Amino acid sequence: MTTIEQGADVSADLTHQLREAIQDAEFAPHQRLIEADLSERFGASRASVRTALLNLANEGLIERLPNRGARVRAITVAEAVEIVEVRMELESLVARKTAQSLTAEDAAVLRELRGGILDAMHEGSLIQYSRLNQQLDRVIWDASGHATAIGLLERLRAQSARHQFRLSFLPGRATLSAPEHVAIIDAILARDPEAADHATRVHLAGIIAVLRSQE
Amino acid sequence: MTTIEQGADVSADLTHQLREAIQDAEFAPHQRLIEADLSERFGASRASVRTALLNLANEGLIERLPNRGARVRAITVAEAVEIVEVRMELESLVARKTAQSLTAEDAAVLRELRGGILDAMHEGSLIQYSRLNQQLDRVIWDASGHATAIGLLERLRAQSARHQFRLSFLPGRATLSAPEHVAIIDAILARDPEAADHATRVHLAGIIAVLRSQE
DNA sequence: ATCACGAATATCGTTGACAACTTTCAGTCC
DNA sequence: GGACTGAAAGTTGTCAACGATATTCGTGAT
Repeated sequence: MTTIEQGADVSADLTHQLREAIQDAEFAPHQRLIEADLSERFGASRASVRTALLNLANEGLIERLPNRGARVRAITVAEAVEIVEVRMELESLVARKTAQSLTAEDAAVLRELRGGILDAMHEGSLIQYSRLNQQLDRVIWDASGHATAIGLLERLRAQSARHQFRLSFLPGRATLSAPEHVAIIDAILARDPEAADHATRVHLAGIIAVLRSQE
Repeated sequence: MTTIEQGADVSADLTHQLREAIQDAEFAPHQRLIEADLSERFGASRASVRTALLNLANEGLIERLPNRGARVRAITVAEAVEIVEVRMELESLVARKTAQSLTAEDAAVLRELRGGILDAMHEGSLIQYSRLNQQLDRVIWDASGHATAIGLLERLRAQSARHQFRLSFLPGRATLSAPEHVAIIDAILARDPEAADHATRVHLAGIIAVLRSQE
């Protein structure tokens, strides 16, 4: 009665904590994740850790070798490129959908983000810019109403979060990609599905090019 | 040393059995899957059943409500359409990739499948036709070498297996879709990525149309 | 008759212990 | 010294029992 602890749901919580820990690079790629250790560190039972690891394995953030435990999955540049290639297909799909069925509210949100992105670019505030980009993706995704595509995109984003994050802070990257984002927004605001598709592909093609040049 | 029993791996096995049972409609959509029952039926511990259910939930075959158990996920027509929409993007991607990097061996396999599909169509052997189509997809996917897209496609196929299966047996469906499959094969054999992309989209657009007409 | 309440049941979530598997390392033989 | 053997340690996989949560059903009051 004192604290209502609405569905503490230990394992779901643990999944979240572990995911963040991996994405924040607290665990290095290829590092082994030993159930007993995690159990102690997070104060949960080994069974809860186990289900959390199962979840993360299915999200593609870790690898689980039978009888040999789990380790953080290392994403190579080639894999990162593959992920963006798939994102290009899926994001262009949701961009089309959103352009087709844009509501007035979503349009208003997009116009606001448009201004914010331009401001952040001019001010050179990379953190703010990165944050707004994520918000933009989220708005476009949700507005599409395409649950299937959204689910897969979320999974892909989780997998390549670190790569994605690093890219934002490459010198000159923001001033290059901001116009691309604005182009996507404008195409959607114009309710032009083909233009939205094209602008999205152009933007992600740019990301692929940068990824390839990285290594 | 008598029997080497290479890694019996109860839970992995159970995952497989349960997946097949769901896809074969032994469990109806929305049917509750009670851990204790499954445990008895398959002669495994409840913990093993539990991890199997976790796996299937992450594959999207079942839903798990906190503290309320698991049930077979019912895929609505709208969801089935969404799945095919995503497949259209991903399969056209792998078709392009395969057309670009086709090996002589894969080309031979494709030519053989081409003949088999035409034969099955003429003989009206729907089961054989359905089987060959699955083989065809598998060959095109694997030849693409695009692990990321393949992984997502496998997940989607598992989810919509039943819908997909039913479609094959609609009257006249085979004679309509066989030429579409042949067109895909020919485009890939011609090493023409854009044609392969187009043929794939045409084929899946046909499936979407049939799905929509279903209900 | 209907609704609210609470006990009883059904089922899931968690725990600790045990079994099986893998890896490591010391000892032995060549 | 190097390769093989086998024991020991480390780790995961499985199990049965316990505790927590949701659902059902009966009872009584309005």
